[in-house]
Amino acid sequence: MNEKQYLNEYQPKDYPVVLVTVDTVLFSFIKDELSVLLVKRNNHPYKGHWALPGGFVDQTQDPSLEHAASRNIREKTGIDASYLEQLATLGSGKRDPRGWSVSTAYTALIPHAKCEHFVDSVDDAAWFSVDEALRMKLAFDHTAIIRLALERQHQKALYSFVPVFGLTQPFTITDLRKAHETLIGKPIQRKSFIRRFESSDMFIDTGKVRQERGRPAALYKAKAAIKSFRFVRNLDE
Amino acid sequence: MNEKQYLNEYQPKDYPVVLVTVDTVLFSFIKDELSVLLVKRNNHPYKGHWALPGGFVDQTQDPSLEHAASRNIREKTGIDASYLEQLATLGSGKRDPRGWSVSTAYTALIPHAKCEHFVDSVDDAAWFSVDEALRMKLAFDHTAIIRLALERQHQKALYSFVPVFGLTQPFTITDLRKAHETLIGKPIQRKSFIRRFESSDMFIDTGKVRQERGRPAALYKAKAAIKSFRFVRNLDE
DNA sequence: TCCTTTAGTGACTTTAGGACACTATAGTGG
DNA sequence: CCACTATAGTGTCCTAAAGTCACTAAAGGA
Repeated sequence: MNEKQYLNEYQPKDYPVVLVTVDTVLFSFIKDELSVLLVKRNNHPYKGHWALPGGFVDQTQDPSLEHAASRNIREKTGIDASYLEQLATLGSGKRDPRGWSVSTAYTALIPHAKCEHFVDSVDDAAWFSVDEALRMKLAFDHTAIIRLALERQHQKALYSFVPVFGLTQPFTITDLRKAHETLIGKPIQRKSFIRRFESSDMFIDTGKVRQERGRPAALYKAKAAIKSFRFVRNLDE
Repeated sequence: MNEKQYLNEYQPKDYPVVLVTVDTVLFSFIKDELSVLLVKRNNHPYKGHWALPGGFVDQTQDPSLEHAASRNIREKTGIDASYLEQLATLGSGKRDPRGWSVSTAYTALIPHAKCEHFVDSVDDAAWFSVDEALRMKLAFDHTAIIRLALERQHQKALYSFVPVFGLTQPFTITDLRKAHETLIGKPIQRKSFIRRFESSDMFIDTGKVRQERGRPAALYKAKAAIKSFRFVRNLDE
């Protein structure tokens, strides 16, 4: 049998089906607090429970897994996440009562201001503080997925500037430091952070300043390459 | 409709099927050279091409994705990989001519001596040097998956002792350093490496030595916790 | 005995974060 | 106008850990 014949006769439904979904852990800083976007399920299973935004891959719309993830983000927030990272894939016969299921989890950080209005208009989506979300009984294994995402974001905050994607540009060094501190869960030495900020060469001084209380702070923008920037040395934990 | 009714009437095959596979990038050090295990496909598509060991999730045998990966490793090498890490999941409508397909890639390091005989007996499996494998026209997107695995192993060699899983225990410090050097692709300062080796407290001196040419070298075993050990600072690149 | 080879150590340099006090620049209230 | 407070930003010393490289240690072989 040649390949053409094989493909013509190939019937995938001769084999047991695996359900394929994506789930996204979307973080945002709301009043210096780390928040995660959840969606209320209005279908079985776990009907009425809160869950991570996500769903089945749609072969008519999604050329790739990552597309499925960003489509889900867009549907719930109205924006495209400029930082979207694949976290892990969970697959087992037990995680979904409908059958053997595989879910690829993604995580992203988005600036709250950019999507605040849209999220308010989507009536089954809402932001929860991470502490609160972890105490809730979420659908499927979504609590474990959030923990994985937190761990990943914590690590990234120690050796990269990925947390910058949770800020609206331009931003001050303190804005960025506070974002890191929120993800790490402890304060960072200001001087150390500023040194890393400057030595990284990943930021552009806009020349403008912002002033609230006290001395005005310089406003910066991040360069595009910041997404892949890495320090060789981690901050203290 | 309640949940029970929903589940009874749920027909997954009402939706287009997604093919779910796992692929494993299995590395081993053969004469200080990094090698990767490949398997010759004897079915369409890519019949006759070399590919990564892997295949469809088998719902009758595999309780989880990771189980599917280790089962594939066991089938081709006869051993259980004590270090098996999930790499990434690739999913698109184009990577497999049979349809929309998702593959979760795993990577592992195994000691060559432990599986040499078994692999020789499996006539469609063979070790290739990484350079050679990357020059070959492999099935699906397996060349890209190997590159991902190499990148991951390279990073791990800079901040962990994961490469130890490619060695037969006990081993000398030089054995381990050479493993790291192979993954990083450049020499490491002996003194720096020894300092890290000792400060990590992840090794047990067996009291025995091994001697080839020159002064005998102390033999060590790795502690179980080594899998999750991390340095805060990377080696130079 | 000396040469070669590989293992292991000593000691100085370099890098970069930690700590913390100091100065700078804004608003505010007497 | 002058403290006082708040936040931004700097100067300086300390410390941890890697880089460098020469030295010593212990084996076999000519």
